[in-house]
Parts: sequence; C-alpha cells; structure tokens
Amino acid sequence: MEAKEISLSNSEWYIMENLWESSPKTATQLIKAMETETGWAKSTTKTVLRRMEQKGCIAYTEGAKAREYYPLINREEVVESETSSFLNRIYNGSLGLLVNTLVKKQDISDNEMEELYNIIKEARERKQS
Amino acid sequence: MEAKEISLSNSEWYIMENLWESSPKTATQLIKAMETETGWAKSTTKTVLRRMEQKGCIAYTEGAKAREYYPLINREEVVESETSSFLNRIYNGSLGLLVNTLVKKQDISDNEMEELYNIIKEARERKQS
DNA sequence: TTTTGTAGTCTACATATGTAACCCTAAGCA
DNA sequence: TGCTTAGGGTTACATATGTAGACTACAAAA
Repeated sequence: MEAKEISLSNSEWYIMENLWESSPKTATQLIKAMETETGWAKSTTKTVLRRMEQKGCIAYTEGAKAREYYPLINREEVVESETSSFLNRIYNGSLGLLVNTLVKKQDISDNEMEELYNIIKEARERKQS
Repeated sequence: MEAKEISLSNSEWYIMENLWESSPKTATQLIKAMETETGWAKSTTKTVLRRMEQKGCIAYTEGAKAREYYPLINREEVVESETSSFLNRIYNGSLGLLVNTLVKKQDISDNEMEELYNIIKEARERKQS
C-alpha cells in the first residue's frame, strides 16, 4: 500500500486549506482569498491553480459563470502522508522521539501537556481494556 | 528570536546525517557512502557538497591529502526548526493535534504508546512539582 | 457604446533541487 | 612508465516552485 506520495508545496497548502474549508470555489474567490492571506497577484493564484490541476490535487466543473474548483484529495490523506514522511526523515519514524525532543526543549505549555496526557492516557486505557 | 530558518533538502539530509554521525570526512569518503546509500554518482555528491558549502551548512579544512568536511550546524537546531515549521504548517502548531491524529489512526504500537505515556507522565509530574 | 470587472490563456523568469558528465592534475601501482 | 585512482573544478540539464505580467473575451454597469 501507500502507492502514491501526496505532497504539497507551501503555496499549494494555502489553496488547499482554503478549498478544504469550503468548496467549491471559483478562481476569483480564491484569488481574493490569496490576495489577503498571502498578497499574491491574481496571476500567481491562477498559475498555482493550474499546476495543482495538472498534479491532480484539484479539479473543477464548469459553473454557470465560472469554474468551480474542488479538492480531489482529502486533508487526512495528505496530513497522514506528510506526517509519516516527516517522522521518518527526522525522527526515524518515532513519535516518541519527537515528543521527547519537544519535552526536553520545554517547548510544551502546561495546557498542551495536560491535553497530551489526557489523549495518551485515554488511548492507552482503551487499548488495554 | 528564531531569525534563521534552517532547512535541508532530501539530498542534503543524506550528507548531513553522515557528517553528524562522524566528522570530519573527506569528499571521497562521502562519495563512497552516498554511492552505497543512494546510488549517487561521484559528481552528484560533489555538487551537493558544494551547494551545502555555499548555503553555509558545512565547511572544510585543508587536510594533508584532501579536504575534511564537517557540519556547521548541529542536528538539534535543524530538527527543531523543521519540527516547528512542520507542526505549524500541518497541525497549526499543535503537537496535541498531531498525536491525536496518529492515535485515532491507530498508528501507534503498544510499545510506542507506553513509551509516550511515560514520557508525558514524567514530564508532567516534573512540571507540577 | 464605452468603461470596467470577471474569466481565462500563455509566457516569463529566478531560484532550488536532483542528478550527472567532462576535464585536469598528482600520486600510486603494475 | 603508462594505467588507475583520488582529489578537485566547471558545466549542464530537467523538473519544481515562487511569483507575476501580457493579452483576449465577455458581460454588466454607466
């Protein structure tokens, strides 16, 4: 399994997050959004859209006035794929290593610590039952 | 803080991991290593080395017979920087979200779960004391 | 009908990245 | 003493990515 490696560039993430949040959207809507979010010129958004289309991560249907873009991949897939490639590359695949590193660096706030603790505690209990 | 964004491409990681493991190393040693690890041709390794030198992540001293390459940045720094940019990009900066996602996907083995539990439990207790 | 906003196409250009061939010199070995 | 190898330099070339201008067509507003 795990045949296709889904991977998005920074620019592509901007667009995708936007479409995942709500779709379909027309080019103009996206252009507006990107302009405020990132300051891109109209043509920049257009270009990125075209490339993403080619890469197969989005598609469109011909709407009444304009094309309606929608995502072809879902967030979870991409997140998963990026996460596992990240963990492998940097932490030898080990989530423990990651968490350990952040813990050591005291990069985790009290709140986050509690949250983490609860997540793990529950998951663990669920497993053991 | 956090002025400089350290970021390594895939190819660069190969070299760096090698140098972090033990350095200095000569070009020839690295070429050999890369050849077995990745199948790169000699000139490929040379090119990547040159680029990394320019980017300032490695440097060399003139050895008796050949240059001795060594890293200019340490693993921790890079790992930190990559981790935070990853978490921000994908999980909105939240480690909890990451862990939660993996937990939900049952992507965490029993061993890893125990490990995580212990890491968090201890860190948490340390904090509260 | 003239201006303007919307939709869409094509082209451009710099930097990054992956990958590698070609070329020269000095030193070691057969 | 000619071939092989190590060490080093230069150039190349495709794809990816960030970023954007130029130009065309059409419909709605003025």
